[in-house]
Amino acid sequence: MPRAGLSRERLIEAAIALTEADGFVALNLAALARGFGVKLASLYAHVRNVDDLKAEVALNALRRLADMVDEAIAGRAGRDALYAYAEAQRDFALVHPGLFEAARHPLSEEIAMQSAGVRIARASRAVFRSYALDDADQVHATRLLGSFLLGFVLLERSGSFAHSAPEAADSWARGLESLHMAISGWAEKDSKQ
Amino acid sequence: MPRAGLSRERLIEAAIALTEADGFVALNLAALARGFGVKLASLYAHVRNVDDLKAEVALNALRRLADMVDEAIAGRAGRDALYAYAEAQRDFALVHPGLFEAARHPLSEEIAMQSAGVRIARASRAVFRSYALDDADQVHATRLLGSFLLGFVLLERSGSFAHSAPEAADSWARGLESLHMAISGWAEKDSKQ
DNA sequence: GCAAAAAACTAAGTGTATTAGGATAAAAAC
DNA sequence: GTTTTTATCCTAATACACTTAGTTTTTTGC
Repeated sequence: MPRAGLSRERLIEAAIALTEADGFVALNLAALARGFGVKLASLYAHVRNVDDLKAEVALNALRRLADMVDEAIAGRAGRDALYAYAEAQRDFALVHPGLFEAARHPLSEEIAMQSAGVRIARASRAVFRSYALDDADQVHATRLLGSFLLGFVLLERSGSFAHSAPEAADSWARGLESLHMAISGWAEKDSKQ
Repeated sequence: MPRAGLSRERLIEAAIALTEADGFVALNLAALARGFGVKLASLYAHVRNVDDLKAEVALNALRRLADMVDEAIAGRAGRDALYAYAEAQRDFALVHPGLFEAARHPLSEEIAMQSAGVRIARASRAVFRSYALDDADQVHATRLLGSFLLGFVLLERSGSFAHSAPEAADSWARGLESLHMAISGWAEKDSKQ
């Protein structure tokens, strides 16, 4: 029998495709092996275990999200940058729900520190530097916006917003504008030091 | 051999204990059966399947969270109520991390509609009624605060805030105060109609 | 062509979930 | 208090997913 031509890269690639198609929860080695027409145990020549593969998919998802965010905020500042940053993340979550789940997969300390996750955090800080916030307030603002983004997307995707009158999109716009106004207000105090 | 004395209620009770001890992800029928010194298959006389049990734990978690929230906001209004509502949820998540996970377990449409989840949402709307917001704005505010709460707690618990300078608690206070101020501002417009 | 390396396989063990059917302890009916 | 019935719990078997160990077989490099 000819060989399937597996490699770590091809496995990761297929894992990403599977995640996009069926969600991160559906990602498992058995399904992957079936896709390649190969026995399950054969995958272990290229991957340490399931979690190794999942971590790799998570890192890739973070990288793609970071790319979108970086591109979105490039050349923008203030309110414009905040909206671009936020919309990029929400778009990513809606277009690539599986990868969005993957991006939330818990990673080990060291791995997380070298992941594209820090690039996403850095982008947020850059946005708020353009609001003329001091260092501490950049962090506070990043956490405030990041919390809202994550929570909103999770609730929206879980259908929590589907059964009350105003559209989720309206609440999104309302929330973003409120955060923009609130955080704008921080700048005055910061510049007074 | 004497009987173990299983029942649906005792199983659910044990499942909750297991969830509190080891987290919602660690909840499974096999572990539960071991705890009762009983064979795995025996549980099926009392529970339809794993998901039946998980849903039951989720409903219980929602009920307990709703109880805490209701008690926290009782007799309060405005900023006071908002803080009580928010702190109740964050406290619950920090004290009962397993149950907090469980409360986020996806439920079917009809089940969710009759769960204590609606009580939590109703409590939030009550808080914002005391801000003198109209109906639509009560929903927007509920979504804004709910998103922030959920996102913040998830990020805090995943360690995302552990490696930047200001304490997570400071950001929490900052975020809450900002939301309070922002949403307070909505009231004027609403009363002008 | 042959030896070494790598790819894929077989085999075996572990853990969880689930169904079907049987044994029996406990409860209900008489 | 026996008998009948019910419900509890068990054994057995199946289905998947993950993992390790050891073996065959294809490539590749000399």
